Amino acid sequence: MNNTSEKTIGRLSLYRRLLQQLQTDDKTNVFSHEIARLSGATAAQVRRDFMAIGYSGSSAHGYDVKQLAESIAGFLDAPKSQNVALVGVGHLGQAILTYFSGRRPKLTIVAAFDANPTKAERIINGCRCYPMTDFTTEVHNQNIEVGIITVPGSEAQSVCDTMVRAGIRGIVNFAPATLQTPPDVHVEVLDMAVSLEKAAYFARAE
Amino acid sequence: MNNTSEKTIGRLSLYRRLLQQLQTDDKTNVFSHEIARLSGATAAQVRRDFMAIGYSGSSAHGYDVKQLAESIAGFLDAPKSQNVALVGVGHLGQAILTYFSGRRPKLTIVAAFDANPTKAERIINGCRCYPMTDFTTEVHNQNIEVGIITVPGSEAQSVCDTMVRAGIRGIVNFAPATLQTPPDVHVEVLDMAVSLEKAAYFARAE
DNA sequence: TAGATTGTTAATCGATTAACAATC
DNA sequence: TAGATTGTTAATCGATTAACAATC
Repeated sequence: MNNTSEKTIGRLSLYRRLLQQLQTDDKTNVFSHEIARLSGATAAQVRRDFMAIGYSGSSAHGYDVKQLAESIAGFLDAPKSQNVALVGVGHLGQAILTYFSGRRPKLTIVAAFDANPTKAERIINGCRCYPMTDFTTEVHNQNIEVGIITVPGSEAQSVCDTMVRAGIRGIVNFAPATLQTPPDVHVEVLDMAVSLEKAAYFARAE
Repeated sequence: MNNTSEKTIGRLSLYRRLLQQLQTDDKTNVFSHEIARLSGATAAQVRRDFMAIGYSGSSAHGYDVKQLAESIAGFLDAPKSQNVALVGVGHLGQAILTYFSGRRPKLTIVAAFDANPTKAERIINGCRCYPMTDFTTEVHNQNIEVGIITVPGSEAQSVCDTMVRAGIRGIVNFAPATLQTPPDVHVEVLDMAVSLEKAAYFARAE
């Protein structure tokens, strides 16, 4: 669609969260260095990221909080809302369903799936659970574009393959497994084991 | 301690996982391009990462799986085991306690904490829960070096400050908040909301 | 105006990639 | 030996940083 870098997309998502806080604080203007301090980015990165989405500030007042938030939303959000499916209704899957329940109106987990049919036919935080055999049908019926994988590592690649065959092009993977996907499928890796090991390493290394 | 890059540390953790799988498959030797394919890294990255930890292969048989696994473990793991504390015994916190239970003997979540005292005095998957008021005491008593934050975003910075004051230098943050820390504290960010937004963006952008 | 901030260009830095010699 | 792989060095690439002009 365009060539905005992956890092910029991630930071824009962070900036939007900060701006929501600033809006509730009735702050109308904000400077790049303020956003930098709150987000961990540098002021130059912040300004470059805003330039990337075509939003300009003024040298007198910095950036208009409300307009900037709308500009980021217009860039990050799809024109109409996007639907998400979660596969693997274990502890972690249920925690994620709870976490995202009603959090973002444009991005909704509309269905959860599990290989174990006894976990289906439940409703968790307003999200209906289906047996995995219904996956492809529901992805098409509910126009699902994004998948979240919270199954054990041994099943992750198989679930991933099913998602890709169903047409999903964006995947968030919590499973401890490296997924093999076609180049047009984007995988976000949230590997808790790797992160914990890194934190432990740097806890004594630094 | 040394200047090995953060990316290399993360990849080494992945490689180790792959090697465990190879060992259970009774594979004794492995080439860099095999590890590359399984891990998503390039063969050159794999070789450079192994050079960084001082392990050499042979041009005839590649790398010895067992020795390589031991070499990575010797590099990533602390001489003695490291203890971890988790703060925030909600759905996500409990899922993480379950996930890490007995998974890695050198890195154990030995205590969980929650601001709500009624959540304390329980034992979840062998991990005892304490009220948050006991945090600093238990960190010192149990020699805890790493912290996991699974509280709501509004409380994350306060929890982080308490961890830093208690001497923790490695933090894994699941909360939707950017933490301000001194430069000698390493924070691993696992931001589910940001990752989901990125996946959704690239699901339509690519 | 003076001073701070934004937008733009050039320089820097780090990691990746490519090229090639050494090895089995 | 021939061929594939490892280890080493140089080139490339992308993002960050620094420098500076433009703006309010």
